Amino acid sequence: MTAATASQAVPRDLPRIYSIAELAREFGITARTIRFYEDEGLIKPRRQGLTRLYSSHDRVRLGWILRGKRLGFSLAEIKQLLDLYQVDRTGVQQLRELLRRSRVHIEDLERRRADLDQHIAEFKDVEAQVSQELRGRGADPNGD
Amino acid sequence: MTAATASQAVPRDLPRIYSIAELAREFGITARTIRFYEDEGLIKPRRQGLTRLYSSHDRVRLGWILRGKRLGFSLAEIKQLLDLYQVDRTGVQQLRELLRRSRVHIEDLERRRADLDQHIAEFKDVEAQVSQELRGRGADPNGD
DNA sequence: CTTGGAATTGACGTTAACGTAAACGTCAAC
DNA sequence: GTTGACGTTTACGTTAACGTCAATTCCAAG
Repeated sequence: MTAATASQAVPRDLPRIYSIAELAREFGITARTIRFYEDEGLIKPRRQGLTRLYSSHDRVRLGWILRGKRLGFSLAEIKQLLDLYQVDRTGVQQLRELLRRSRVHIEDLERRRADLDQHIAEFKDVEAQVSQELRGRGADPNGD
Repeated sequence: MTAATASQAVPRDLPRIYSIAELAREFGITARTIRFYEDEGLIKPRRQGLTRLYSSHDRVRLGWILRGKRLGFSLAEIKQLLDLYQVDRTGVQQLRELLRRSRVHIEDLERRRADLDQHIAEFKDVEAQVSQELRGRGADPNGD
């Protein structure tokens, strides 16, 4: 391990600049979607004239947004969560509030996780039963 | 444990009949929503004249639908999943197909779970950092 | 008998999250 | 100089998932 990477726990990707089409391709969405997220205040890329220029930070942020979407959060909720950690952390009162909200959100996420685990368990159950049934009929569950 | 419950691994609730308003209250939704789900073919309650009568089975099914929604599935997806296990399981080919789809779905769910775990980890990280910061300032993170 | 509470069926309204199309600017390539 | 790839804004269209409201029925209570 080099000295450069030794001080860097998470491997950052080189700080590039991305076009809107580039990000759209990478994340499998359209440019329209990215502009829409900007309208909604979720990302604020630099501009060079009218053209949008996205930093690595913007890219990470976009990835975060999309993961939130995959988890079923609305854009409004995602915006709140993003804003949450953007606020000033100078005062003790603000830190307490941030802590409180974080905990609330974690509880929500863990409820979701319980739902998800239950869902997975049920489907695995079905898988097991069907496999069993197939074996009972002398068929290989993994065969074609 | 009594003989009655001993043979019953999962405690079934007594087979009652529910009104639409009753179910709506219980699940925190409106009757309109339940009727809408029926229009979409997600539930098919009995009828007594025009009035809908819901069985315990219908109730479980409704709960399942709502859990699916909490997980971010669309009604169309939920319908597919419900229909999936409704199909006939007599033929080996059908069993194989069911098994295949189950596995595909389980993979999807486990991807979601990975997303969710990552999300949770990040927020716990924030919680830890903020707690640390508060302690550094001589404030109790759990105090008021 | 009528009054009130719960149910029903339309039918139209609404919000979120984009899609789609029109009209235009910019720049490098041919 | 025009063609084509990429970018822009403005604006209207669309789908999902209900909300809302009107008009009606059914039934038990007073």
